[in-house]
Amino acid sequence: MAHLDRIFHSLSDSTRRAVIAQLAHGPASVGDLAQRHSMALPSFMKHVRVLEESEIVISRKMGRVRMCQLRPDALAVAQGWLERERHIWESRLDRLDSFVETLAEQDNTHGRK
Amino acid sequence: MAHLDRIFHSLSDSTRRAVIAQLAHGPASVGDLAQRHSMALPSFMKHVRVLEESEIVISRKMGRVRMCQLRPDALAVAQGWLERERHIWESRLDRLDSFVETLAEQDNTHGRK
DNA sequence: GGATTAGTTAGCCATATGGCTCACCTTGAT
DNA sequence: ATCAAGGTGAGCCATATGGCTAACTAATCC
Repeated sequence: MAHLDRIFHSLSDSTRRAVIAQLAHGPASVGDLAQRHSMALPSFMKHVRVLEESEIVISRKMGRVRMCQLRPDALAVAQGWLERERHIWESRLDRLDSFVETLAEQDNTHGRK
Repeated sequence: MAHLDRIFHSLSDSTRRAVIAQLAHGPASVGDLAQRHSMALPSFMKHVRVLEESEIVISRKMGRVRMCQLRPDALAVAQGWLERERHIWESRLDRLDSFVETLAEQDNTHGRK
C-alpha cells in the first residue's frame, strides 16, 4: 500500500515529526513552522509538501500566507496498522503461553525430567 | 531522536512491513521470509538488516540458518509517539469545543448579531 | 508606486536507498 | 571428501532524499 509507505516515510524524519507536533497544538503558517528549524525556506517547504502528499497535513493559501493544519485522523491509518500487527503478535504470545501451560500440565501428569 | 527515525523508516517499505506481518505469526528463517518476495537474496537481506538496526527484529544464526524473530514491544515506541501526538491534538479539539460553547453562551447572554 | 514580506520555482549537489550480479564461506547431507 | 543449501560480502547502478542558492511572483505596507 503506497499510502502507508508515504505516511511512515513522512514520520521517519525528525523535522517533519516536529512539524506534526507543532500542528497538533493548532494551525500555523509555513513561516511560523519554519522559524524553529534552522533551514532555508525552500528546503523546509519540501517537508511540508511531503506531509501534504502523505495526507497528514492540509494547507491553503490566504493572501500571501499559507496556513497549515493537521488533518483529523491522519495518524489513525498508521496507528491502525501498528495495532493490528501488535494484536496478532500478542494473541500469538497468549496462545504460546497456554501451549506452554499445557506442556506443563502434561509434565505434571507424566512426571518430570 | 534517531531511533524513531529508523523505526518509521523501517515501516515505510512494504516489503519490510510484510516481513513484520509474517513474523508476528511466529519466528522464521531468512529463507522462509524471502520466499514470498520475488527478489534476490542479497537485496532481501538488506531489508532484514534495516529491521534489525531499527531494533524491530532480532536474529541469530543456528547452523547455516538465520532465524528471525519480532522483538517484543518493538512497535510500542512508534505507537507511543503516535498516541501522544494524537492525544495533544484531540484534547486541543476538546478545548476548542468548549471555547466555542463559551462563545455561544456569551452570544446568548449578550444577544446575537 | 516602491519596498517588504512570504512563498515558490528551478536547478545544483552529496548521500542514501533499493535493486542487481558474481564470488565466497559455512554447515549439513551423502 | 564432496556437494548442495543457506547465507554473506563486495561492488555496480538508477533513482530518491534532503540540503543549498539564486531568481522570481504575489500580497501587503508606507
